[in-house]
Amino acid sequence: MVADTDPVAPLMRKLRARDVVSAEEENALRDSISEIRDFAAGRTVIGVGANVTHSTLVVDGIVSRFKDLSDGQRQIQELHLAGDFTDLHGFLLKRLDHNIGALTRARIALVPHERLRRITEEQPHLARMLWFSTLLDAAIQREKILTIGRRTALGRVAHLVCELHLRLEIVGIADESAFGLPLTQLDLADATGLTSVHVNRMLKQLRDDGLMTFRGGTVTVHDRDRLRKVAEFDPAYLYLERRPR
Amino acid sequence: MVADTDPVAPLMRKLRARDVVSAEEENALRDSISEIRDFAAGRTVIGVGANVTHSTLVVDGIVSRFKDLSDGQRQIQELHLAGDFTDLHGFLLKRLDHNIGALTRARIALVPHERLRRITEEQPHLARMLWFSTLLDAAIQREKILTIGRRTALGRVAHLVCELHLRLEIVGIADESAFGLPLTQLDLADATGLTSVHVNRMLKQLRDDGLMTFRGGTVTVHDRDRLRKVAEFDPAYLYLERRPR
DNA sequence: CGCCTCATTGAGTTCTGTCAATCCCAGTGG
DNA sequence: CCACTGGGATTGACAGAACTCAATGAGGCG
Repeated sequence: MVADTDPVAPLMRKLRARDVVSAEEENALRDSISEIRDFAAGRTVIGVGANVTHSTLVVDGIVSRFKDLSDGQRQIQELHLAGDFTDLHGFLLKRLDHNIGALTRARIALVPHERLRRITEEQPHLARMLWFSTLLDAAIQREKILTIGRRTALGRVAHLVCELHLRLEIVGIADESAFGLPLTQLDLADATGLTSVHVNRMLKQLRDDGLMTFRGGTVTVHDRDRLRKVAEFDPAYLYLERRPR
Repeated sequence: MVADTDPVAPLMRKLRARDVVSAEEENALRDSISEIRDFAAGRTVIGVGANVTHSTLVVDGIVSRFKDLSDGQRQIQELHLAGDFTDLHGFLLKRLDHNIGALTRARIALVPHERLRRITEEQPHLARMLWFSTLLDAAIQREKILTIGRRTALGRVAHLVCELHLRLEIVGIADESAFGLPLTQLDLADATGLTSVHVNRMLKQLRDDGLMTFRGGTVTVHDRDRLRKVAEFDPAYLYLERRPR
């Protein structure tokens, strides 16, 4: 499951998909990690309202950012994959307005805010890349607002799969036509604003239409073009172009 | 309509609700404005994909950030009020993945990226406040994901009103019990992921229940506590506490 | 005065949710 | 080796929320 033993490897892939990162910057990031922890599936990494002193980088596994309503309904606001900082924003906000939980077994690196502060003071370009990655999160969240607000149930599920597929490819843990996604249908429901029953029906339809199969924690994409068409998926919001420094 | 002739006045109120801002920082922000432009209601401020060289600060009016689907459905991802930067993130992203449009007549200040870069290099605390304001946008967007994904239609409308009420109070253009909101019901529909017909029905219900009235571009809140209860509105996500420097 | 946009309302439809039963399968213990 | 268990997946029948279509009303503006 852990493709790389280097905890910053996925992060570097993610950053290098968008910008040039020097070896010193890579080392600075590696050195910023104070500790690496493993979380069991279902465990809360950071609860809402907690004061945070570390930011957390996903090294392996899938982590969700979510909020619940009083009747118990849950909404996953973003799924974080290997290479994502789940709460870089905690560095400035100091407390979180949502929860962070491990959906699968997850390995998470802790980065003390103190070291982030040093980076912002001493390494402007690296600091800008970190800022950029919070903006990328925001762009992903904006797309989710569009998805949940206006796409049909089928499009929502398809869009989620398209996005996760591409994001996993970027960090090197997805094939062209298949990738591991060890989530339950309830997790997908919480991420798409649907019920698990309806997610099940939509998955069946996608399967019957020959677009994709989700089984045993693995997604197999049979027809990526048509899947993207159903999802109306346009990866522009993921900003996958190298920017000049 | 324009309460203050100082273009940065709403921004200063917004920042000072969360942090201490020095007079020099205030002046630096004022000096960062290169130009102020007026837009008619309905005008596009920045189209999707456009390369941006300026960030835009709303001085007066209401500006929306939105995306459309191919069938013409629109989703407003965030409403920006006086004091909000609509695309501070454009400073790093360089192009936008969404549109920015004026929903009402709007006055907008342009801030060249060059001057923002100088701020990030010379004024770390001010730079951090600007970064903070992009994180605040992200927090507002996360709350919208929850709203659209899991709240009922009635709760969505009520939540939007509660949020706008509080945000307008912060910048000093709302009373305790009333505020101007010159939007159409279609705008509210695009912001809540509903249809205008259904928004109309929800507004009627809120009115009949004695919670609030929306008429002639003005919201009158009759019972703020109950409205917040219906919306399950918790302002924690707006981070309205002064943070120690 | 007439036009145009927006608001309002009713009737009927469709999509998604709810409830509940059944199935599947991996893990456990006998 | 097999029965048992429990969490998820699947399916059907039904309910209900939100949408669509369409007509009417209200108000602002030239």
